[in-house]
Amino acid sequence: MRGPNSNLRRDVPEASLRRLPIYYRSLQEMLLSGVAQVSCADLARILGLDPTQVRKDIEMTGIVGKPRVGYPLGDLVRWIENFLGWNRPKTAVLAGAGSLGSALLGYEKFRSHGMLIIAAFDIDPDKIGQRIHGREVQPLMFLPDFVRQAHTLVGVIATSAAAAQSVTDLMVSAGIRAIWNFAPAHIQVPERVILQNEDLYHSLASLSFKLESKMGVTPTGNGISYAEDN
Amino acid sequence: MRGPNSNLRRDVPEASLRRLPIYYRSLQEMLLSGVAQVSCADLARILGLDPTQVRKDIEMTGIVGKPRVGYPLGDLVRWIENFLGWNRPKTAVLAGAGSLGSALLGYEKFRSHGMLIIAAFDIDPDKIGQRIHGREVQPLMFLPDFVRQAHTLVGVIATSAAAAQSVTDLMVSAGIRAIWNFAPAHIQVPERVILQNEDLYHSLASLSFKLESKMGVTPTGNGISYAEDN
DNA sequence: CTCATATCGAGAAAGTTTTATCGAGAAAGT
DNA sequence: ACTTTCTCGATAAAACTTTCTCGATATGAG
Ligand SMILES: NC(=O)c1ccc[n+]([C@@H]2O[C@H](COP(=O)([O-])OP(=O)(O)OC[C@H]3O[C@@H](n4cnc5c(N)ncnc54)[C@H](O)[C@@H]3O)[C@@H](O)[C@H]2O)c1
Ligand SMILES: NC(=O)c1ccc[n+]([C@@H]2O[C@H](COP(=O)([O-])OP(=O)(O)OC[C@H]3O[C@@H](n4cnc5c(N)ncnc54)[C@H](O)[C@@H]3O)[C@@H](O)[C@H]2O)c1
Repeated sequence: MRGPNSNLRRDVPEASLRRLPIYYRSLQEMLLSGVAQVSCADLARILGLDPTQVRKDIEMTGIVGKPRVGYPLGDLVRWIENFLGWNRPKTAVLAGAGSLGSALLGYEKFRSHGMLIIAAFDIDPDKIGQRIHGREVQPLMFLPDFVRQAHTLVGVIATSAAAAQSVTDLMVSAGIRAIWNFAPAHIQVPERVILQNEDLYHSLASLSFKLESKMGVTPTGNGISYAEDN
Repeated sequence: MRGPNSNLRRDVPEASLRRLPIYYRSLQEMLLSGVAQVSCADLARILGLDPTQVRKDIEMTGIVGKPRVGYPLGDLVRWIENFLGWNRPKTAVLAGAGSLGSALLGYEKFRSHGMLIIAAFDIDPDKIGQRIHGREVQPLMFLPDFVRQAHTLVGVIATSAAAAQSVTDLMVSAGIRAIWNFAPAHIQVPERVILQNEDLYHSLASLSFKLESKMGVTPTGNGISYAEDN
């Protein structure tokens, strides 16, 4: 009942999902350098993480290791791929062929991680008809039919923030089941749709705060004194 | 000893740092629509979060609210800005003027969040000399002198993954104290340097996994059966 | 062959984050 | 003026994540 393949995909901590790609990348580099076996302790040493944490994360994929040896490297890489779904290609459509959208369209590595952006849509007449990395930008109004015909499940939002919600709604009504949102907007989706926000401001806030903390800047220097004048 | 301005910047959960920008954005939108007062409960309703969590996050900025009223909206926005350091401009340099680097250079909103990318560097002779969004791409070897003269503390990595570590080392040796890394590489920095990784694969893994979980795909379909052949 | 050592896997403990509860105080209605 | 209602701020409880501990087992040395 609890064999290596009876992985239930339940209760996977978000934190583990964030670490698995890091392991995956390191493991692939090792693969190139000809390593055959790897232990959690090895990985932990390389990445500066806790060995137990690495083991717990890897256990989630369902792979079973051998004491004193670890895991066959090739197998481990495939188990992670399989667990994350990176070995099962998914098509995606992109809305918003601006600077960011173009960069995403040209990003070949998505393909090797199971994500194929097969079409781009925009509303700007100057953009429509342009070819960007081999795909012709289409009018946004063609998106629903395209999605239905290609059975596409993933939609990438790279429009302005103002347009994000309406484009999302259009995608969802066409059958999209997961939204990857790069616009800095709080968008709403039905329960059944996955929403993944890629918010640069998260990072920017964290970076800015930590840098100032480390450099000794206090956040008291701009004359705000709300509590005094109540 | 515990007044609104004696904010110690200690023990701030990473999760809170990630949520504050979301509040900030919503609050700014409210500001535009003329709202004057806002309560944590309001924010929580709008964003679909727990009111207590919102209150805890906002408390961290040091602002003091009034029962039954909440916070003056303008003040709250400024307290968050001040807490995150977004009202204190920081200069940054960018390495790697490719598709992503160009998009980042052209992204005006960084400026209003305290982050000014003032120069771009590359090693590709074809890139060097090009003007991208008003900044001329310079040879990477000029970076250290530039950083020292401009007293720049932040470095943005948008090079290939293979170059990320060496470019980081160059930046760090020139005095950079925070690295914002967009390359999918595990880079190492000294203790004193902040490292913020912007890893698309985190999101991709999460999206892919959740989509498949929701759509009922089991990760057992690719014939891996490592445990059998031991 | 036996022993020492390293690692897995599982469960317990510790730490952190999120959610619930409660008293106090400010505003609005009676 | 009094009561009701809502929200802040603080504390407590619950849930989750990370770290620690331990027994089992495979490998390599003696
Ligand atoms: N450029 C960056 O580095 C960067 C970084 C992080 C986030 N972002 C965000 O990504 C989004 C795109 O950024 P960008 O720099 O590419 O901007 P951009 O202005 O270059 O591109 C936006 C594109 O979206 C299109 N668009 C607008 N409304 C649309 C609609 N309703 N349907 C379809 N297309 C529509 C526009 O025509 C344009 O082509 C923005 O929300 C931005 O905040 C950008
Ligand atoms: N394009 C995307 O959508 C995207 C998304 C996420 C992450 N990334 C990552 O961002 C990085 C850049 O991506 P890109 O699509 O812009 O690639 P790109 O090839 O267009 O640009 C890379 C640039 O870096 C320069 N470069 C290489 N080595 C350098 C060095 N040692 N010093 C200075 N510059 C150097 C190259 O000359 C080139 O101009 C990559 O690591 C990529 O994996 C890209």
